[in-house]
Amino acid sequence: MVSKADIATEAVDRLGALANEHRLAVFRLLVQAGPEGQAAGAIADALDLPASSLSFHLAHLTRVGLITQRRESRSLIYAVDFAAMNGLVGFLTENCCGGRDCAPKSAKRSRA
Amino acid sequence: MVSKADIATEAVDRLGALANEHRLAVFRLLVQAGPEGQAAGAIADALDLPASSLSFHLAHLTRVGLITQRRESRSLIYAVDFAAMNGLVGFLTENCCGGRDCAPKSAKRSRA
DNA sequence: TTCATATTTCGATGATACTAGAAATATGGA
DNA sequence: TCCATATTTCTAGTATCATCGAAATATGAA
Repeated sequence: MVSKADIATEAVDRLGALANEHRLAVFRLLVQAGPEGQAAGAIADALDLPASSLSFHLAHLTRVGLITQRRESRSLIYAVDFAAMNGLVGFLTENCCGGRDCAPKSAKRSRA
Repeated sequence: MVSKADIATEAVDRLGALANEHRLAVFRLLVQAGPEGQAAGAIADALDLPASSLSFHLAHLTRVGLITQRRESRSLIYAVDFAAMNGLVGFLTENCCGGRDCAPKSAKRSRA
């Protein structure tokens, strides 16, 4: 069983993972990439990050469960775990918005 | 005008503010307290934190705009800025969920 | 004024996090 | 087997963050 405290700890960890310029950029890029995901090299190119720095951030996001990793030949493909992100947004909505409609209308769907 | 980059930076700052055990606990307590807010001393008692440590965390949350401060006689009252929290959840929903219904049904309202 | 309460600011310390080059590992092709 | 590609792990240096006692500030009451 997962205790309430564990859930809060998990939320803290995941918030911390997103609370970084580069990791948030990586995550947003992977959201756009969808379930297919994107190879580490492609991400490094897109965001102009040194490979070792990117690897550090990818490991962080993976460790907290926000993204997944799979190998495809020589490449390692990273993809968003949408269920995990659902969980995080759900936690914030339930615990940090006090039933005050925290996912506003304007956020309803505005895909590019 | 507020640029897209600024909005992302603001999101990073606010995520970072919530990405700490004590600050998240403070924030959740203030959500429960509602618009009335709660005095620093009462928060310190409730969460069993040294005054100076709490003050540090309250300052952080205030700096990023997630809570507000007002004086009431000798007490400083802190309260959640629900609009700011709306904005953060909206940002996550719009940018980090890819239209994949990130505020799930189960989060619709389950007040204690 | 003087005192008590409420809270912050200061300061020093320890802990974590970020960065990025260099070396190591994994995979596939010639 | 040997080489190139893709990526990670190692390492060390720097920077940022958290903690909390002590001192300072603000407010109100006697």
